[in-house]
Amino acid sequence: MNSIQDNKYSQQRQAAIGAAASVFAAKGFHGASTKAIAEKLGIKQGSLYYYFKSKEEALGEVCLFGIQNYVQRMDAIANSSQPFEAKLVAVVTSHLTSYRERNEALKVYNDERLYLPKEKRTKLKELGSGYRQSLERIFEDALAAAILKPSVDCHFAAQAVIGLCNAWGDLIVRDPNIDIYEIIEKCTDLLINGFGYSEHK
Amino acid sequence: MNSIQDNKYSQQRQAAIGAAASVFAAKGFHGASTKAIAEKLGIKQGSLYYYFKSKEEALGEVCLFGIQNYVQRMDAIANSSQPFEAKLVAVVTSHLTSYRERNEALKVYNDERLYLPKEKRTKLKELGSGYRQSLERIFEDALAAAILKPSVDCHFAAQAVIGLCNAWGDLIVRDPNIDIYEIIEKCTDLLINGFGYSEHK
DNA sequence: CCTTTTTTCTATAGATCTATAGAATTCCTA
DNA sequence: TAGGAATTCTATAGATCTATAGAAAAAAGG
Repeated sequence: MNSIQDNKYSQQRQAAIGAAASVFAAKGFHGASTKAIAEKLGIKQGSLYYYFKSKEEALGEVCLFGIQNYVQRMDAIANSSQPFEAKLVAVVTSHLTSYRERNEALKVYNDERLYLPKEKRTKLKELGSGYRQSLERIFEDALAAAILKPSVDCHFAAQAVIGLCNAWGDLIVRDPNIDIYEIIEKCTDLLINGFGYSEHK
Repeated sequence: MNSIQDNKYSQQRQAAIGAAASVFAAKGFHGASTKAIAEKLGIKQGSLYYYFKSKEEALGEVCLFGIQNYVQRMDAIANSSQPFEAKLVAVVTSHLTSYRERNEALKVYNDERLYLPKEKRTKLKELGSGYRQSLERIFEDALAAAILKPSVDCHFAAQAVIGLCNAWGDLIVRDPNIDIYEIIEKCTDLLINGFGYSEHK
């Protein structure tokens, strides 16, 4: 049957995407050779082209894989009915956890996607800005509910959360001993309360 | 005279470093060809080797240039006798301003330094962690002076500041219309006060 | 067990890239 | 303006690297 074969094919293809992610993450898109990717898969260089039309297509697949379920999770959080603080914790948790789970592909998405041709890049960009907009909406709702200071700029806030998470995500990828949950707690505390005493405000 | 010649040479060499920075920033180390760098300088590919022993040496020089005065400024701030908040503002200002001034080289330092051979990489790493430690010390002093919440983790705080600044630095490099001083204000406000109301603490 | 489909391999064309060597040119200075 | 130093050029060796074509091997199915 078709479905079984497709399934098997996509399993192997998924492995190929994983191998590509690993090499792209380590060497960058241009520094990674198709030979190195094939070797990681246990096949010869030329055979890789059974799975990808080009090296560029492989990059596209890796980036897509890297950001996909990360965006899905954000949507789920944004559409849920938790209170603001819980949502914020969930966002940070989801973001950092994504790094640990599929660190390589997400790193590739962040660092190498600009080498994709314009068309694919804009497609991925839509996904990425959907992520940011969902996050922005979480802040807007909290602002409307007077949970945040009226001076908060929601666009800035969303970028700050993403920037903070990406920065820690990078450190998490490099050092597997970092305690994610400690980071999550400290990040959310920073975002809500800052480092200063209340009296100083 | 030697000094005049050296001066002229180093001017030209500085231009070569700038051209390399520009191409490395746009294409990444492996994606940048020596031909492209030479073209940007207005010379032929082979002539570039009058200034650099290898492409790798060029990367090293660019990274060094990118981080150098950025570290010097941090030292000046850390050793000054300003109050904590002023220091924090100065750090964020210095960091973001560095991005705007020598954006390309600093971006290359952040994104491409891992492709340097181990020896040079550790040398640069020392500069980088010197930066982080100075920043950490600023937080430690403020903690000792009870200006910060006792729960603040200074190592985390320093990384958070750097991460936040780098994230915004990236956006600043991409979009020259961003108002840096607005970002500086919002960043420091976030770091000290967070996004939440005081009552919620 | 034979046929068909899927997957991998070998071999290679064609392009590109780094680094070097030695010639040519430009620039300075006495 | 002649001689020496600094800078750039040309040409190329040698090592990649991507992508393709067609043969071979492995797997699936009746």
